[in-house]
Amino acid sequence: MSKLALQATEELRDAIRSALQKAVESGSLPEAPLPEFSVEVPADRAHGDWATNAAMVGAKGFHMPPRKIAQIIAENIDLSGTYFDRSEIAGPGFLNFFFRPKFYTDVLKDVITCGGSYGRSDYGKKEKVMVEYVSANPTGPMHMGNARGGALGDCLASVLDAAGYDVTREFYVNDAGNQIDKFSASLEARYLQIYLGEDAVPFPEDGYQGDDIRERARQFAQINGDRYVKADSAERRKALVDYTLPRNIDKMKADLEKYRICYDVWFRESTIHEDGELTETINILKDRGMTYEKDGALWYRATARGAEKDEVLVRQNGNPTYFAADIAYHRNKFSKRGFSRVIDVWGADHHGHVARMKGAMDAIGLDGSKLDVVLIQLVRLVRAGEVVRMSKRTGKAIGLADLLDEVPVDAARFYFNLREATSQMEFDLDLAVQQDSQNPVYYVQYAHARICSILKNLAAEGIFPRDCTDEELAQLNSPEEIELCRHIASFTGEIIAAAQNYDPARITRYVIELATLFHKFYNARRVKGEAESLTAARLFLCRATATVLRNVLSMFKITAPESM
RNA sequence: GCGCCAAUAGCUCAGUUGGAUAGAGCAACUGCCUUCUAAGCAGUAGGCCAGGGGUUCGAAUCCCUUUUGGCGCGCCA
Repeated sequence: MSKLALQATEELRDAIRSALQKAVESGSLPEAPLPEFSVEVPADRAHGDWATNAAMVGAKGFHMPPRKIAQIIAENIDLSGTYFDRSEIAGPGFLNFFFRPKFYTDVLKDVITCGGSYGRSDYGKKEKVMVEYVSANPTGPMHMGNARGGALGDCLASVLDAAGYDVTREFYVNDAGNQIDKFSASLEARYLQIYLGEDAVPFPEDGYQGDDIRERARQFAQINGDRYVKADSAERRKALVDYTLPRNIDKMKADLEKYRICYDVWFRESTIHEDGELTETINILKDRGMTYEKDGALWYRATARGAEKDEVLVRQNGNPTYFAADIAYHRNKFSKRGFSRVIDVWGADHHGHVARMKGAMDAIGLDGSKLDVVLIQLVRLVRAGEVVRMSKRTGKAIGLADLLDEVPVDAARFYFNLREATSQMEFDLDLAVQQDSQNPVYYVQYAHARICSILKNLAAEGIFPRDCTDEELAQLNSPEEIELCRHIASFTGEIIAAAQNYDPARITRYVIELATLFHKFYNARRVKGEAESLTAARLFLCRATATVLRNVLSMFKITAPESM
């Protein structure tokens, strides 16, 4: 496990704090509470490796000009034993710090030692976190929103895992409630139409129109014939649903597997209904005085928690609403299964549901702030510069399965993690299948293939990777080499930041930058044909780079080809 | 009408949680392969950070307001 860069930051923070303390004690600074300062990587390389604003934020409390305070901090700071060797005062009062070369050599050795676990940390302290994503209705095929949510949710789960959380991936199967009733009514109509004719059997007004429903009814008819035409409706619908639902779920599983998404848990909504948890949950709300009856329905007092209107829990016809089941489901996640944090990935059209659900968690005595919802904005598919809405083949909206027929999984997973969830994104179908430099996933994979190629060519000459001394690694002092090392060093911190922000897109951008820095190095310096010790040192750097590339790609379940 | 999210280069987007001269990629133009993969690299050009006010040492970032887009406000899920 490597945290050298994080460790270096902490050392620096401590050193600055001690310097301030010391300056106050010695009377160089007046008696005042120590300021809350930050330590960060400056945008401009000339401003050092790390910088602090301590002097500027301290100006008010100490009643002193920032540059004067910076001067005093610089005089009092003790950098011995840290990875920094000098500081500089700059601009309005920034204090800039510079790494010792040893920092870079330690980072590279650390990467090689850790290998596949480089980047992982124990930041999350094994906290039990659930990520629930996709959770598409089993009544029909998955759409583009599911595709984006799938890639994002899955990679978010991986990021949290790498940051040291105990992660469970879950799919919530809506196999109960109203939409299943609609589903069965639609199947029933299609089935009867086969035998009685389309005109004789009206299709339910709010039924599911899709061809997949017709197809399932046809399959069912092939197996069962007209046996259910004369059966009573309830029996017929049950048989149809019992036949169709498992097949639809299997189809979703297969499509998602193709997309390299495997869940730890497929949680069925019906279990909440059957094992009494739904009733239990509603009773909790009743006991807490959060419900009332009106017009024959049971209502939840959402207004008591600041909402604009109350919500129905149990309909006039006795059926519980989706909302009621969802409260019970989330109660199950927290209370029954002990997750201390739950992340739901939803489409942005569900945003109205967020505050309601959090409020409901509070209302049943849990903590709504432990439920985080990542809202996925819409995806616009674009082909040849035009927005694409429908599939040419089916005439229906393009679904996940259609997308994967056209776009390689590597590209799809990478692409959907290029932009953060909160921004609407454009998915360029031409670009995603394009196998050249414009396609970022190829750009990254190409960097990996290049390194493999270097290793192969050197091996053909009898030169193999070996360990290097600090002196040898210290030869990696060109700007291209140092920039590459610096970026490699920041990997662990990037994963933690991505976990904190629920933003796997950060890692995608990180790895593109890593590829860029490697390509720059590759064009400016040579590995083969240098003095033996320099070749060995650069080879060491190449291996470290390849390790990080592989760690990112395998984390996102994208292939890292050895040749292209 | 009320609420949520957004607006940054011609296009697609970053901007490290308030820091130093706002950055990439694409598109345009100019260079670099007899040496490890040119699916690469170097360079030129491109900006009233939607408009206006405020907060402070300092704002693309926080607050208010206007404009423009997307979405939501069911006994649907």
